[in-house]
Amino acid sequence: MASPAPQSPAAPRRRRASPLVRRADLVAATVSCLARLGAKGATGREICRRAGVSHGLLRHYFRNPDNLLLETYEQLCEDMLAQLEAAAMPHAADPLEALHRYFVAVFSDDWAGPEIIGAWMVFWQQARSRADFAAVSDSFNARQRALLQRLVTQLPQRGEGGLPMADAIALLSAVLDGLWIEYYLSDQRTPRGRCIALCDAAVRRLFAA
Amino acid sequence: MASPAPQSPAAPRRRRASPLVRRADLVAATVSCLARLGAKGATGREICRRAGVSHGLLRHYFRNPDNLLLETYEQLCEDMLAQLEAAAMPHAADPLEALHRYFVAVFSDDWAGPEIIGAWMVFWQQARSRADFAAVSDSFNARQRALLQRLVTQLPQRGEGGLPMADAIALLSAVLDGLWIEYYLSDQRTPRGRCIALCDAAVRRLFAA
DNA sequence: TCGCTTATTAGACGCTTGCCTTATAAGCGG
DNA sequence: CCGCTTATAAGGCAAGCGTCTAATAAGCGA
Repeated sequence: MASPAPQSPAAPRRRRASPLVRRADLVAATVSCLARLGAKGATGREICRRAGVSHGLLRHYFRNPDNLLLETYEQLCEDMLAQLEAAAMPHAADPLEALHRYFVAVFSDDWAGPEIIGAWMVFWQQARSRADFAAVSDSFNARQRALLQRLVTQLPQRGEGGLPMADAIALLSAVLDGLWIEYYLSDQRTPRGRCIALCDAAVRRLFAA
Repeated sequence: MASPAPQSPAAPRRRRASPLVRRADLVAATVSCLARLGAKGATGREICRRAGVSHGLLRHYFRNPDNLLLETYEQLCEDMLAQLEAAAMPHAADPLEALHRYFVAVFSDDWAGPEIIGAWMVFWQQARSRADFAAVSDSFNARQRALLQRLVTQLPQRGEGGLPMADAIALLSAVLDGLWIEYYLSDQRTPRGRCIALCDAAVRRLFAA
């Protein structure tokens, strides 16, 4: 009774948090909003609502909702790339195993889970019309492909009859993206295990000796 | 001077049109809006603005903007599927040629041009959260894959060493989708010609004798 | 030529959004 | 223990949206 009557159940969020934590909260809420509600529903106010803070706080940490979106995109790319590297690198001894780990990481719940995957679609959409988003997308794509290339070139050298190396890598990359979309559209139709198995099959087929 | 002073330059759109034409106008404007402005910018009012009609007209033809979106999706799928069939069917004599025509049609400006391609991304996004959009997406996907399968099974029978047929088709389909995304994200990085060439290469590689 | 159907416009209403400004209090340094 | 920084909340404002209603006129049939 002494406390100022917590009338609204979600209101007393008056505890301070370190700026880093709050920023992370808002970024996480943004991802969740994008995944569940799409571009239209991921409004600044809704994001703050989901993060459990007042809508004025967004402006205190980011210039505007668009900026928050961009920063979320950057961080998501950075995190995914780091995890992809971490998954694939410790297996330099067995290139096939390294590639397999890479595939597993790509379809991990951390990036392709139902709470995330929808956000990528929104970012890609932004990348077509906004230069800043396109820059992030380009950089991410280039680094991801470089990593893939590094893994692939460690495969046992194959004969001369196969595809040009550039074509094979482009095709493998396309397979990854395509299966990812497939998985995105319905994780029932093409479950994760099959996606990974198909990636492995593609490697064997595209880089056959 | 006699006419009622056409003060607003875009206002005197008072000419009647057949309902079918107007509906088509609105659908076309919707696609354009989605491609240029994304999900957020494709508001009912903006669509009508771009179609050159007053915003009240939307309600006269569609229950609400969402319904217009869904109908646009349906029609786009229908049109694309029809054109894919038309492109591939008259070449039953040469299966490879039929597949090539199919690829050309997939990357045609009609479906992957800058004025269209962005719309698909929005539809896919909707398909994740809305059942009606998902139904359209599923149906379209199934029919497209059935067509692809029909084309592929006409290839000269290959030996026993290759991939299971289901895997090969799934991979070819993934290659198509993946290259499509690549092309979407930047038609500079992977131009259309290269996409088509890579598809042809994938066919040779996946369905080798 | 007239009148009826209906395609089309114009406007009002309530709601939500993004932006900004002001007021509060949490928690650290002294 | 006090006071300053600043994280946080709250509210006001204009603009835009979706929905709905009422008014207008285009063009066909009689």
